[in-house]
Amino acid sequence: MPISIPVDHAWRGKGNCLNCSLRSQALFSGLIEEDFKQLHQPIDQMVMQPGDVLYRKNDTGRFLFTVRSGLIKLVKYLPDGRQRIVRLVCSAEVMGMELLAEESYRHEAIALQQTELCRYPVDEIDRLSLHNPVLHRALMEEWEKMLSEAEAWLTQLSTGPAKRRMASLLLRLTDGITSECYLFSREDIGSILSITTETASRTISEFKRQGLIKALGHNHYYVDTVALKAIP
Amino acid sequence: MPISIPVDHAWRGKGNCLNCSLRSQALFSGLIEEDFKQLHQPIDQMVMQPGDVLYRKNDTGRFLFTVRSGLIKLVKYLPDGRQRIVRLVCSAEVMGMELLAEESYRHEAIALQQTELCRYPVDEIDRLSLHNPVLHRALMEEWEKMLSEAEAWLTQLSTGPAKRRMASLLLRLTDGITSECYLFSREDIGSILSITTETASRTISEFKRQGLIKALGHNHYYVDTVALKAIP
DNA sequence: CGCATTTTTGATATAGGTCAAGAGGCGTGG
DNA sequence: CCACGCCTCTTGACCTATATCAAAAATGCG
Repeated sequence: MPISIPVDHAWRGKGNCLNCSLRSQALFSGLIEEDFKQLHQPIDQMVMQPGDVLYRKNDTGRFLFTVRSGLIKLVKYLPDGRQRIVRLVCSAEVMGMELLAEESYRHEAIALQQTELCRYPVDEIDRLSLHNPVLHRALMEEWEKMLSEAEAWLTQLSTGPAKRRMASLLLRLTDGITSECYLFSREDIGSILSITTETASRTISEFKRQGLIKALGHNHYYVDTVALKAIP
Repeated sequence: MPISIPVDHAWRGKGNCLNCSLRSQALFSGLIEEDFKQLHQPIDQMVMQPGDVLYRKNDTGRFLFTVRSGLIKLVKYLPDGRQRIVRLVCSAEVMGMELLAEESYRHEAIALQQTELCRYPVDEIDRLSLHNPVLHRALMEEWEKMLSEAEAWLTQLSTGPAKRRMASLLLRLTDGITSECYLFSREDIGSILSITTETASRTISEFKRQGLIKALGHNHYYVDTVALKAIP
């Protein structure tokens, strides 16, 4: 494992929430121009490279983040020191919500791909959400989405035989339009599915042999989504 | 499996939140007399018997619930029809929070023991929390607690060997003072830990033989917490 | 007391873990 | 530009934990 040093965030430029391409899905989607004028601090953006660490467990933090593109893993460490990935944060999803209730982050957040982020000062969110019904509701929906997602993670990615779990992961990572999918290290796959790197590797190899997936490049596959859904 | 019919809730009497014995931990803990006067509807209480169904998935609902005593299981059904228990709700914990973001419940909620509940009209919570900073924060903390708990469920109860998972479950259910624990059916234990009923039964038998737990009555055990924590 | 259900126990099968070796990529430095 | 070395990935052989199938024992209920 290469050692990654937390990037001293190159937060460049102001985000432009009103004209954001993710606007319809993002946390601030319901806010209007008037609301943005009330912000005391700018919304900043940055880009992370694979392996970069955004924050670590117990880091005191003042920002929530939205992923604009790319993929972030949220990692927990088990008593025996092994890592377990408890969530993948992808486009239009929010991380760091724990700061609304606590002062520090609960995970280690590491980029799996090149990732663009926006960051929001948690104080502003807190302040605005107390009187802005739209943001208030957006927060409730965000919490509910995360909780619901956590349960899906449990039932789909951590239950049943390895092939079924791997299929669920692939389906989750596959682009709905092109049926293409970018994978990452076998070790990371293992700590998502609670299987060993060897089993992860074997399962992927078997899927290749059976024609369920076809390599298009390094960790880049074409995925037969219909066939994967049919795996018992 | 006996068929359980949703009880037509015998909601008797008004709850008295200001003098509630759970007050320091409950959702409404921060509210003052003035706030309660603003409630348009009373807070009601009820008692459920083991096997009673509080609500089902997709039921439209207007209430959140707090468990005062007892234990509720929240169940999801897997594609293959088998059940998976995704959360246990015990004393002072809240369920039904999904109604703050959606109109219907996401689980089936079934009592495992005799259980006392309070119910809160979700509209009132929604309305009050938009301007009451204390309740607003209590909600954020409740969401965060549930999410954090969902991750613990994943890492402690769904990862690792069956003995370790069973030990974690027992420790979770054991009363800190008396080291006593009330268990439930092997089938339910299985669908918490993602193991078969047979493995659940065998594991418990082995714990008994090793003196890690001692039967005190029907599904009632004394638990050697120190020894259980030491299981690898 | 007798039947139905749940729990326990046993025998066997198998998926996945473990340990170990080899193959393939990729960056670094000559 | 090539060669070496370091990773990660793959594959193989073996072993163990848990699932599966089946039957007996225990428990609770009418």
